[in-house]
Formats: sequence, structure tokens, C-alpha cells
Amino acid sequence: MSVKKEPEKGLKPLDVAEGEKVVMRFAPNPNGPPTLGSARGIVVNSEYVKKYDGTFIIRFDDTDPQTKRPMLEAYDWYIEDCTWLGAAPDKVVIASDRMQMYYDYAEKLIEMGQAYVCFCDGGEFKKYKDAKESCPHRNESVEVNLTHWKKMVAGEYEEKVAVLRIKTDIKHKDPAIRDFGAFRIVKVPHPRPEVGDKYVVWPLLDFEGAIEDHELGMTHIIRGKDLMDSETRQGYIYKYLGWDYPKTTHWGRIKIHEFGKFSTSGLRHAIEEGEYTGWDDPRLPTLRAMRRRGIKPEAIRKFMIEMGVGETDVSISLDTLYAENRKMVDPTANRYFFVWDPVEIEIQDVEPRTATPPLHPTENRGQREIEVGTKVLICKDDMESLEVGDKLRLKDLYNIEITSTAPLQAKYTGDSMPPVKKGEKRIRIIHWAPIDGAPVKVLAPHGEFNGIGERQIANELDNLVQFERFGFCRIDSVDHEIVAYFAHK
RNA sequence: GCUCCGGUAGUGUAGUCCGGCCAAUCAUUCUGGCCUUUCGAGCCAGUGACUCGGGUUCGAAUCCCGGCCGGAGCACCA
Repeated sequence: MSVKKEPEKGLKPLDVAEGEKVVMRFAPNPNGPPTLGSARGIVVNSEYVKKYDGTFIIRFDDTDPQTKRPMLEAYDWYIEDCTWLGAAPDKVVIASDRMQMYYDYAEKLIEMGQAYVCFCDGGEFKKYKDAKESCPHRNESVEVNLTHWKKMVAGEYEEKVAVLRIKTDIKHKDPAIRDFGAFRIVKVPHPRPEVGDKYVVWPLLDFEGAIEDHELGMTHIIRGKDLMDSETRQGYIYKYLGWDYPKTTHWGRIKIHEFGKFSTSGLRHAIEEGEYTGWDDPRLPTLRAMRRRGIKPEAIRKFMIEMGVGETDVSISLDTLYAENRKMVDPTANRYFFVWDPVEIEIQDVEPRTATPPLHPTENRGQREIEVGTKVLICKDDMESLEVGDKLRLKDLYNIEITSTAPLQAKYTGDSMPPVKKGEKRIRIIHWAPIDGAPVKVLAPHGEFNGIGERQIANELDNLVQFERFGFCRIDSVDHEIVAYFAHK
């Protein structure tokens, strides 16, 4: 009766029947690499499957060789990225391998009198539909429809001439439901070589999905709310075939502030134009880019799970994801100095020495060693605010006082942190780099940064480090120069 | 035009099914403070919300009706 209102953690429970074995799927069209948007589907579905010890299936809905043409490499990329996200599939199904099955069911439905070949063009059919009237082809006999269907499959009609429709209720109050299309003709070969030009008649999503969800024994489906009407449409197929429909949940659109609106085809075009370096360019919302930047899969999982499954459209900022990632990497990320837009500063009255800043401010991970002569590099940004007489501290090195700005010069004023008097602001601390440090390039979503960093950064290949006062970066390569990908502050 | 769905702080969520424990949870952002060493990390604190109007009720974020706002479908895309 009175149920406690405990704050609920994670995903809401699923409606699972006694003894039911949960089967769920993620069903992308591989027309590009998985993005942060895909991650929601991957993570949430796989998380439910983990929770209920079920089966997680990846199904490639690749039945459109033309408009949203699949990309050959993307099939593997999906598996790769799912595995990276901790969502390795129990089973992988490719729709374009299963065409005969779709044809068999189509034929069966025609024989039952529940599907017909329609020769109306789009506008023509819409008129009938809007008037709640049958088109002339709807009442053709089973025999005639079968003949037409066989000619259609055999490639005897041109594109757009014929389509197979499922009979629903032509007078249904919702126009979206009335006699939807199930197959159309596309004479463009499929990109997969094993499929190629074997088929000219391709199923539409509502049909393909309906058949597959039943064939694969799906118990629960989570999908975008743009597919809400699908259940009603597909329900007719299920009714004709005597099947039970899986339990469905819908979620709203997800928009990410940092990336705004993007389309796979738009991104592909921009990459081809050389606007981006590739599908893992740090400015892109792909999972490959996230991985390269050092975003942990666990952070993405947590982020998506906490977002939950709601029907409202969400417009989120990546700050939350970054914060999650930062918590995970902060204890293990070593600290280094990286000076972008470096300028030289000469320090007078000082002996060369070795600075030994700690690798981490709180974890006891040892220290780095930096040889310092009489000159160091500091950021141009820091330099620009300096005036003669300013006192500041070079972090983990010593204190200086600016003596000249026109060649930038300072004098050494002591090793220890000056005591802070009450009410006074603590001395300004800036970071620096040795004059003979390693060249470093940072590729970030907000631009490219070039400068000099500590030489020891070269030992951190593939690790996530923090460049002090700059942000967390993954060291991507250490060849002639160090290349780092920016993760977040 | 027809049909469907949704609306809790800047953002995302918990709570809504089964009204009282909700002057509303958690996270993030923002602001401020702390730190013998990051103006950017860390630590601490603070600001900040039930779309509006009616109704039912002793009592409504929760139930009902209406308005407003937002989203989606009506494709030979997925």
C-alpha cells in the first residue's frame, strides 16, 4: 500500500514476467560510426540486459542501400565501440543477410489477403489515405497480388512504380496508421559485397523491425519516440501472424549543447572536404573521438544511465560527462607543465638547478625532474598581464620579481612560499616549462594549442595526464613532437 | 489539417502509478570561500524548480478538466 519513496538509483526496473528471459537489442543503421547518441541506446539496453541476465543483440538495420546507405567499415566500428563501452553483444544480426525471410513473410501476408502491391504514386496514395478511402489496388485478389509481388521481386518494375503495403484500417482515425508501406524497389546495389545487387526489393523499417523483433525473441524494446506509431502499425503484422508484441518504452531526442545538430551525412561530407581530420577528430561527437580524447567508457555509461529513459527531449551539456570522467581519472593522471604560446623569461641572480615537482598533488606517486637554467618559458597569456615590480611564483620552483617586460626579465627573490598576511591575496603562482622542453601539440574541440612541455611527458604514451592550469589530455603520440588530445578541464 | 506524447532549479534527474514522510533528491553549471604551491585540478559552502488556471480533498508536484508551451508521426529514411 504505502510504498516508500526512496530515491531511485539508476535505471527503472523493467516489467519482466515470471521466468521470462530478457532479450533486448540495439539496432543501428551502420551508415556512419557510433556517436554519443548511439551510446545511449547501447548503454541503456546493455545495462538492462546485465541487470536481468539477459541477451543483448546488435542488429544492423541496413536495408536502405540508397538514402541512408550503410558504410562498410561502420559494421566493425559498432562492434568495436560497443565492446569498448562494456556492451559486447551476445549476438550480431545483419538484416541484409536475412532478406529471404522477409520475402517469405511478405508472401504469407499477401496470401492471407493482408498485404497488397500498390501502384499508386506517393501523392496519389496520400489522397486516398487522407480521404480514408481504399486505393484501387487494395481490393485486388490474392492471386493478382502474388503475381505482382513476384514480378516486383524479380526486378520487372522500375523504382517507385510499386510498393507492398500492409493492410491496417484505412479508416483509422490516425492517418499515420493507414496502410503503411512495407517494401519498396531500390535498384542501387548494397554496399556489402556478399549482398551487392542480389535484391531490388527492400523492406522498410516497420516491416523489417517487426519481423526481426519477433524472430529474435525480443522481450523489451526501447527506442526513440519518433517511432511511437510503429507499435500500432507493426501491431497489425503481429495480429495477422498471431504474435505477441514486445513491451516498449520510448525516449525523447537527445541534443548535446557542445555539438548542436549534426547528421552523419553532413559529417561525412565535412570529413571528405578536409574540414575534420577523420571520424576521430576531437571536435566530433563520435565514440571514436571520445576514446581518443581519453574519455573513459565507464564515464559514458554512468552519464547515460543517470540520464535514464524519459520521453521528454533532453538538451544536455557534456560538462556532466566531463565531471564524471574527471572524478575517475584525477587520482591516476600525472601532472605536467605544458606552456602554450610560450615566451621566454630570463631570471637574474639564480643558479641552474633541478626542479622536482610531484607527479600528483595528493597521491604519492613520486616526482618529475626538470633541469632549469637561467631562462624558462611561460604562457603568453600570463606574460601579458605582468608589470615591472610584480611578484610571482614559478610553481614548484622559486619566487621572482619582474624587472623588465620589454625583454622579459625577472630577478630571483627566494625559494620558499612567501607567508600570506591576513587579508592579503596569496602570491600568484604560474606554471612554466624548461627552455629545452619537448614540443607539444594539443588538439582540442576548441582549437589547436602549440607549445613546449616537460620532456617526461613522452613516457606517458596513451595515458591521460593533466597539464596544469590547462586540462586533462590523452597523450596520443610521442614521435618527433608530442601530440595530445584534450579531454576536458 | 489529422493523430499521439510530454512539461520538477541554467542543465539533466529523483519523487507522480498507490495524494500526507516533499518548505521537494542527486549530479552538473554558476557564485563565494579554503588550499606553504594548479586565476583553470582538489576541498567546502551558497544561490536556484514542481508550466498556468480551475476542480476534487482535511491535505495535490502527485488525481480530474481546460489553457499555454514543447516534441513526434502522417516517407518508396532509419
